[in-house]
Amino acid sequence: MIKPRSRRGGGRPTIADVARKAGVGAITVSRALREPERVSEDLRRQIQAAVDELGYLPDPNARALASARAEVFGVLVPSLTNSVFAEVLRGIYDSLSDSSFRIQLGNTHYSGLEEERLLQVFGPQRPAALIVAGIDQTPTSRRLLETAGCPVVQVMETGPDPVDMMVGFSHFDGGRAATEHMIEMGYHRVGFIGARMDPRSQRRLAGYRAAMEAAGLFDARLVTTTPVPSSVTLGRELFRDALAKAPTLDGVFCNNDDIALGVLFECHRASIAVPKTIGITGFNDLDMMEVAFPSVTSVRTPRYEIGRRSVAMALAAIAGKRPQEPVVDLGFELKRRESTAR
Amino acid sequence: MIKPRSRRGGGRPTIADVARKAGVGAITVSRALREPERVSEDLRRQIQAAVDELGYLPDPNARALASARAEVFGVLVPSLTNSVFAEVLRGIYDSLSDSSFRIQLGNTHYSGLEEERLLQVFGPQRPAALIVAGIDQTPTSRRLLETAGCPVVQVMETGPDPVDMMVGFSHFDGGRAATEHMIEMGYHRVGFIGARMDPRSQRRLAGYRAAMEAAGLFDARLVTTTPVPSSVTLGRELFRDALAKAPTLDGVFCNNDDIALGVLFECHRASIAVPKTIGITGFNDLDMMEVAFPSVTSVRTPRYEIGRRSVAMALAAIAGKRPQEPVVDLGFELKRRESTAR
DNA sequence: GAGGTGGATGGTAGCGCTACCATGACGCAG
DNA sequence: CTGCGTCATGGTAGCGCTACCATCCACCTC
Repeated sequence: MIKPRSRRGGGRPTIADVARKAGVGAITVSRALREPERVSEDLRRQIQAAVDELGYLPDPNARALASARAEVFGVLVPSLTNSVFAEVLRGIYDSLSDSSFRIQLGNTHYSGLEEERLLQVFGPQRPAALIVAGIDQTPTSRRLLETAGCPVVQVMETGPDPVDMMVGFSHFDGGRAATEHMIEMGYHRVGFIGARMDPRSQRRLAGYRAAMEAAGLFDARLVTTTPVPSSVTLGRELFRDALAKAPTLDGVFCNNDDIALGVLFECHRASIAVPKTIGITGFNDLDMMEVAFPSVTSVRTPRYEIGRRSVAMALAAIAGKRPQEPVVDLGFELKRRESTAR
Repeated sequence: MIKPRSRRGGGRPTIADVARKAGVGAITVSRALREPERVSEDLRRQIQAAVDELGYLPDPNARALASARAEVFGVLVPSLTNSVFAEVLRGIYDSLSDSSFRIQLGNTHYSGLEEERLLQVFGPQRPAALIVAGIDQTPTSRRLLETAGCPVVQVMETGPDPVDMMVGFSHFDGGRAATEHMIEMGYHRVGFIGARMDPRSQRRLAGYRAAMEAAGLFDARLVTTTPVPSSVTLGRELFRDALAKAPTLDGVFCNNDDIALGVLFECHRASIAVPKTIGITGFNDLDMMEVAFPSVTSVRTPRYEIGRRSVAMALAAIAGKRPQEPVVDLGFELKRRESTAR
């Protein structure tokens, strides 16, 4: 006889089917799956056998509705193609892959408004945690995060006044360290070249400025920025602009490695000697910077580790074990290479 | 008097609250939101007012449970940091951002087993559509896709026998076109350098081989591959290996642009003239290939467009308007540049 | 031996929404 | 004027799960 299946269910086994087969109550099956230690070993085995035989998989939607909590991490990044965020995402992903949490992705396109919209969309779903890039949320976004009712980790940067938790490093210090290094290596007309100029880039610029001013070398004409999205192509163009504006330029600290690579290629093309005539420093230290010719000095940032750490903190908070220190600074490392070895 | 709120609900307004405020039945609210044309304009306005006033947002979990369909696109890619897939993902994301569909991400790490596991996890959720990279699913994965009960789009490649729909291009043809170009430009000892060697890379290699054989130039010693994940660093190392193995090498067709860049940098470092002594062709045509010095010939692949198209096809299928032709070949374009201009 | 305690198990009542099936009003053909 | 489709609206009954509370059964304490 055919079991009368309801109109909607696709015929998948439900928790009631498992319970029937195992000869226990549905709630015991639910517990055996979620808190095995609260069920006697005997029943646990019986239930597991029934689960295996039926190929039962719990319906995450029903679970989310009943428990008012979805097993979902909402992740908001400003860009999917910027390899910096791709690596953060990879770190998040890898740390979550052997849990039952799913990842729901949001791309803010560097827009505060878009971030607000996405938080509005993510909220009603009651995610288990939210991981958002950056610390410069709009007041609305901040309120949405505060009232989300789940752990929130702001990543990529550290700063005062976290919504909940933070993992990152100081972009200001990174920019300053890179610039100080160049000054130390004998570059005195060091330019800053930056694209996109999101808040993190702004802080790298501030670090650059602080270092230059401390050395009495700051000159506004050395700074070349644009709100246009960053690319290697753009790096080349900005470098040309920078040279036109400040012909005595003897080095550049670039916003990021894409820009630095563009500068490097343009130097090759224009037969400008690196590091002799122009020194180059990048930011992030992508894989290729070490291989480039000449190899390019860059500020190594712990992107993958930021992803992993953010998940670890969120999971701890979910488990009720909030970390003592809600703000974690993972630092950075200046990689000195040929492009600044004058 | 305080309305008695249940233990679980976080106090968010529900559809019943909206219905009460608008003086209609809950089901009418539901309809007004999902199929506005089926509700009279009068009520529609009233309901909208109530929604706005209460700040009502439907609970996606309840919706998914009741309708046995989640507004989620499951997306499976083999890597998050490979910029090729990042761009596909961006295309998918951009095409979905003004719909109410959410994106749930899966990273298969180029593993068929992992892909199976992820499909198992995605299935019970009843996603609205699945987009998976590649056409070489395991039999188990294939069955999971066929029984998913939603549109499925295989992306990045075209081939016979789609599970449902496909968007991509021929990697074999791409590899062949690149190789033929090099032969035409006078390179006769053209090597193949490949890392990772996933199925798509294998087909590029097959295309290379076909072109070399057709010209009577194939020599197994010209082929250098490794299962190790691709990187610029690895490109340099593989190129060294290739040169050691075949000192008369006069050109290389690289598996992808990262490898090509590694080769280019190594040529600079070892003072090997490009394109005179060694010609270089890459694959994918990342932004930087045009800017590199010398600029690098590459096969431009429509990655972003693949993402967009896959979503368009899936949305059409959801709306019941399946495309006539389930397999879409978006082609590729060989970009001839300085690195092969002998 | 009465009463207490704690651990294992189960029943019931939702979670917030939508599928399904009325219901009632209206227009129109006969 | 009757009968019947058509359209807008609503009521009811779940979707598959879990929170909450009750129950039951050792096992103990005094």
